[in-house]
Amino acid sequence: METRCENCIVRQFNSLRAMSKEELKHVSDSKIYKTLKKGDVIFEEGDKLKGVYCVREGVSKLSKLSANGKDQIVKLATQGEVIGQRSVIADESTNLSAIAMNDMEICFVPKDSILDAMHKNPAFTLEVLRHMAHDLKEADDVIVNMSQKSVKQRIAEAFIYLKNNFGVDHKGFLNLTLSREDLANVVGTATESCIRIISEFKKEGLLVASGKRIGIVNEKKLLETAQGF
Amino acid sequence: METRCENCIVRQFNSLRAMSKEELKHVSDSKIYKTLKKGDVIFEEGDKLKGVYCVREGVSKLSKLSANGKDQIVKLATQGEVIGQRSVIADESTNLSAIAMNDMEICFVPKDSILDAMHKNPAFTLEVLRHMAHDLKEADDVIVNMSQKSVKQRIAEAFIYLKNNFGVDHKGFLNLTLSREDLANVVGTATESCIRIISEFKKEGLLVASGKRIGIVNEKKLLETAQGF
DNA sequence: TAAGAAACCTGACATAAATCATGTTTTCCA
DNA sequence: TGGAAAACATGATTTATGTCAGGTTTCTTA
Repeated sequence: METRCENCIVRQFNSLRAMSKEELKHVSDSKIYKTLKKGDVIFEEGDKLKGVYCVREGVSKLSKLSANGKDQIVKLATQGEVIGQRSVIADESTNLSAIAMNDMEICFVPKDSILDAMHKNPAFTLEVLRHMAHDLKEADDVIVNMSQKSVKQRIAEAFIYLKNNFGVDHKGFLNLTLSREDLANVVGTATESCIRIISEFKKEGLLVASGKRIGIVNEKKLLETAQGF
Repeated sequence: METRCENCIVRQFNSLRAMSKEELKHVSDSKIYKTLKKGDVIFEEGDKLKGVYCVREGVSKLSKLSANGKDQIVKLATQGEVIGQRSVIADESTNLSAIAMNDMEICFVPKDSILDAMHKNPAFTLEVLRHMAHDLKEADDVIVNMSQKSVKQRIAEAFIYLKNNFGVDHKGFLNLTLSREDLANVVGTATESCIRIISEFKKEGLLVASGKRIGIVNEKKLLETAQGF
């Protein structure tokens, strides 16, 4: 397995691609490759991060636990994404926990490597900035959706999001399989409500399920549902 | 009135402070000073921005209108803040509208001035990045609050936010006076629910009102309410 | 300063969604 | 491979919040 950043394909998808050969070499030398099992914790709410994590394989959820035990998933990070950036850049402790949704491969990159590159390479900083601007826009959209859309609309939207971002397999099932509970935590609702609405969607012929796997049957109608008919 | 960026005090509060004298001079020469009346539109959802706006005086709401006519306020931008950055940096059209909450003074800075500086001055880019990282954290927190806290908790929190960010006058009234409708749009609820809860808070001795002006009487208890007792 | 328009307020009612309770199916692993 | 645990499912009930409807007060401006 190739662990040199210079040759790592996932780099193409994140801001590291704006680094010079030299910088990349430095990052590669200082990074630590790790494998994780489903459920493993990458970092927890309140941690002071000593670096960022580049996702090579698998998916991690970024979430925040509330007093009453519910946790809200704010983002799903997948191959090519870098997590923990925000915290490292702002030099604050994280407000989110990162947990592996399935088996993962990640590279830990110490913050110095990142900050050094930022001080020296405007193109790299700018690239990170662009990514963050994009994330911020998405976050704003989520805020609006949370307050203006019904649970049913948000669940419909979540399935479309999953299809667009993680794709489907040869049989048409979503590549990323979330438990009903995780999905509920993404859209911010109770697990039972989530289950109920999925059942409804199955009855209406919008979705099919085979065990945990879910496939979108009628994307057009699902999209209409997400938008409120 | 002083309109040279080099001498503008609001600059101290935003990322422009990381600019060199030269860059600042260039920005100052290319900027356009504007005054706005309450209710004036700075830009609207979907607009392609040709630059950013630096707030010298007054407050602007950044909000998004939904199909059913409700609009969700995502951020209140005040003196020293720069709005429209996200859109300019990511080179996308805005997802938000910006409207003056009261009489305002703003400076429009063309995007080229900003982007030029970013390509040349890593310190400036980094400063912008830090601001954006902070905004992103706040946005994540809002998402979590929206899904995990009750309307009453969110309203209590909003008042504390208003006090911390805009301060109080000599009589203890909040400097920034929001209509009940605007406040409802900040916390994502119906205007009537917002009014009802404010009345409740008044009865419980947490708040006082004199006309539109609102003062926090018992901040400790208000904070406890925000956190769910 | 009078009148019309906003903004504010409150009650009654409707409803989406949470919660509770209980049962079934699937998954896991000893 | 059998038994426990986790995930899924669904009905009954409660609750928070939205909606509608009718007021009053406060602002605005002609």
